[in-house]
Amino acid sequence: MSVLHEPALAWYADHARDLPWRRPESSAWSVLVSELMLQQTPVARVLPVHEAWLERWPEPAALAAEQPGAAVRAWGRLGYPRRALRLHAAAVAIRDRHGGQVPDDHAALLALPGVGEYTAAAVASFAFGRRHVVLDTNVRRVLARLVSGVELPAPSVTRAERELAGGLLPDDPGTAATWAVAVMELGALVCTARSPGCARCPVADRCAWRAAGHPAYDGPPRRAQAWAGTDRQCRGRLMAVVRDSEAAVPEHRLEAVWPEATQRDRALAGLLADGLLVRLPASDSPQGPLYALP
DNA sequence: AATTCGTGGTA
DNA sequence: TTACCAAGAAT
Repeated sequence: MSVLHEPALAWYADHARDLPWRRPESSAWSVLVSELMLQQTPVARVLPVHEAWLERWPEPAALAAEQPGAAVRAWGRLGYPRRALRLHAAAVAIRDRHGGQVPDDHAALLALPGVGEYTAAAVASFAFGRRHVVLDTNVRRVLARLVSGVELPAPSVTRAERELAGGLLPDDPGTAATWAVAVMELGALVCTARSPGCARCPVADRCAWRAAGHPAYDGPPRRAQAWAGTDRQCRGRLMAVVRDSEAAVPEHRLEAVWPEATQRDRALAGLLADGLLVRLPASDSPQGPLYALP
């Protein structure tokens, strides 16, 4: 074990958070659900939703038996509600193609809706102890600092990063899986984006970025995520109205939360195209068409 | 390859 | 207050 692995693994053994999807008794389904929810969403907001989700749908087949809209409603305000649709579709695929069991190999996981390179590696590694390069935003930042000596990684994953991470991966699958989650945890708790806690870092004495005097980020500027007035804000408002209503919603209630018609119509069309909403026939309502979850 | 896609906490 | 950030995926 190297001068990096030993202190990092020891630190993880002492400081790892007790997260529901990390417990020995937690299922691969619990891990998969957590990974979908954690895509671009902080742990603190995922915790209560994940707990309720596993309580209601303890296995993939239970979710697969529901309408997609049930998943969207239970998703609540986690954001990016297409992930709820994808998780439901993944549950259907697991029921139909994998006998109701979450697949344990990377290729089969990658074929599931909503599962990309990172999530496939994470589930294979964390739920099944397989040896994979798990490259998320935390790992990328830790390796950028520790090894490459820069504050932040490039905007998108590079081949060099993947090779670097692969070169550091322990040979033993079980140790590799622990290493992966340990580096991720280190990035989440110590080597954070805003204020790195070098004083608490188990590998600070080996950190290239620290040795170089913490030089500031010197890469291409990342575009800020615009929000006010965007289609995403509009979509969020529209979805909130339907999600928070038990009954189907008449159009005037959507108009009330976004008066500008052109953008509202565009956002609504997008939500219908994405399958996040359905339009019910106007013949059933004197107020015109109604909108509901699928 | 660059864009799009929610939401809320924090410095 | 504004800007950044959070276990990415799909197109």
